[in-house]
Amino acid sequence: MNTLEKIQKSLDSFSKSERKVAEVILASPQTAIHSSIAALAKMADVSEPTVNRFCRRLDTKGFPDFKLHLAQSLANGTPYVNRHVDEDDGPDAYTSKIFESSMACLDAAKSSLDTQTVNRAVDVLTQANKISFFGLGASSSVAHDALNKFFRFNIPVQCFDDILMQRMSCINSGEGDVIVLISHTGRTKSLVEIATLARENDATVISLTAKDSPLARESNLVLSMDVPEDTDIYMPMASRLAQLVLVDVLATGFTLRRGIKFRENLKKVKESIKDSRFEKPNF
Amino acid sequence: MNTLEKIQKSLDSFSKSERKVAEVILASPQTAIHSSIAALAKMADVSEPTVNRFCRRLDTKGFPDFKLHLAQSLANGTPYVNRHVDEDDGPDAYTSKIFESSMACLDAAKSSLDTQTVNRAVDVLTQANKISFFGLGASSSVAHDALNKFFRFNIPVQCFDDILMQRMSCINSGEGDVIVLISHTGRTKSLVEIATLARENDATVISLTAKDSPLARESNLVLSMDVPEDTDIYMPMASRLAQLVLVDVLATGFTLRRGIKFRENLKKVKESIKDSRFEKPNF
DNA sequence: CCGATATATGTAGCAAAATTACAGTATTTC
DNA sequence: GAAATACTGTAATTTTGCTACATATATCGG
Repeated sequence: MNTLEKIQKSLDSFSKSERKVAEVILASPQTAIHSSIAALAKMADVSEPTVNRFCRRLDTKGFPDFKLHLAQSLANGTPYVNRHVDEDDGPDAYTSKIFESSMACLDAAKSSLDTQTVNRAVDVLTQANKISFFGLGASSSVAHDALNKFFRFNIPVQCFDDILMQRMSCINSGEGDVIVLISHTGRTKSLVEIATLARENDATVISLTAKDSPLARESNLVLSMDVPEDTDIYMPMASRLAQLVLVDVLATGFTLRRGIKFRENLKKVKESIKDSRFEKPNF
Repeated sequence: MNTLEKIQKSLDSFSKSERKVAEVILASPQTAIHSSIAALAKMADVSEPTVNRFCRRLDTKGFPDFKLHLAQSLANGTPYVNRHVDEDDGPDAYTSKIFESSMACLDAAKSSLDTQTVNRAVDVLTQANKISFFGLGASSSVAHDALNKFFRFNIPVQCFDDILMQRMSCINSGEGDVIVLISHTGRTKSLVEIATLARENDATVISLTAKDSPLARESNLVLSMDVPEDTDIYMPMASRLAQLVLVDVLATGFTLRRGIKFRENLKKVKESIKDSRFEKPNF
């Protein structure tokens, strides 16, 4: 919790002298963080150890540590919290909230991601004969994005967002082929079936989905992320963002694994689409 | 400016030893603020005064003052700096870097976005007879995502990622129709042509693209975001993320504008796809 | 290429700040 | 009202950060 709020809240539990300290700090926190313990003690008209004890009472290691905590809580409000959009939010408010929630979600996703699995996934991908990305509904855009990224590596790669095509492609796959399934919930029936089918054909299945979901159980490798999501009214957006970043991580890992000579390829692809653009003016 | 970014930005202006300090701090700012000057000096393998000088160079009064500033910048806006992936980064390193860069970009995008224009865009969208989302290449996934979101509002909406279809659809559009064009650079020839064509047919053109680009000049409404991007080797990912969030913002604005009765619709759509999923087990 | 100047880095001693131990004072409780 | 407990302050100790100076490294003009 915010340190400043904490002080406010526990005003009652302080002793007489400690409250003096609290009041001085609350009156002017900015001054407080730029003062020494001696200066603060003088302002509150107490002794230095009292200030120190005050800090300890707030679960800090001492005065310097306390100042650090206070400084953090002074820095503009609480930043990346999952703030919900209200009925009566103006454009300014809901824009900020959505951007900030998105960032908060990415943060959560990042820390829940297992990098060991990422590494193994990259391993599998680099050794694949053919890579297929499958997604349905909202997840299909992630699959498309993945196609776009891996296409540039100049390896056989495909993407389907159609149940039938997925099924057909799956039947034709075999050992050495990697199928990447993308589903937020991991409960979309047809994708789970695809996973089973693929494994029966000895293809490797990597899924970007929820932990412990039916799809996860049918996969060889599961890349799961815990993303706080309010799916009630506003759309399941956060998980998609996280998945996109994850795809980027995989593509980056792929590039790194393949080494420098490979990066030349990317430049070539870039050059080749240059002609379809207006040249950037030289200011 | 954010202290952490400041360090990142002025990396070049530091001397050899000072850079060592900078790197140690960037690698783990949280550790840095909880260390003494001696500990930090040891970590960076430099002398204590060097650390002190480093602090002074960043316009702080000294080490404790520097820690305060750093602490604030960690709590405050962006704890995330745009860190580039290195050749020899392990899975752990590049995963963190990509996630953090993504967050930093979203933050930058957020602050460069003009909410007034957002509001007007929402206005236009709510009054549209038909909404079309066009994108090419990487941007097509954003268009698809937009389709997915706006489709649930139960209004005529379409999406094309093919030049011909875009052109054909464009010719059939007229007053009251809104065309949303998505292009990171705003220099893709065919999209610029589409914009011109659409306006000739009295359709309204909203573009999610770069400021002052050819596409921007041909549009009625421009939603531009400044996103720092290293397009050299790794893919133009950040802008897409930002665009996705922006689409989410638009969809949210749309929902809010339409009011509560409308939100019921979303729930209905959600229910209708329930059957295609495995039920979540009740733990 | 060399010496001279400027710049960068480290060492050692010093000043200050924070913490601890201890002692005195107020407060509570029986 | 006395003993116990909790609170607060003084003084000593330790830690921390800073300054002055010395050494090393780099830069530049001749």
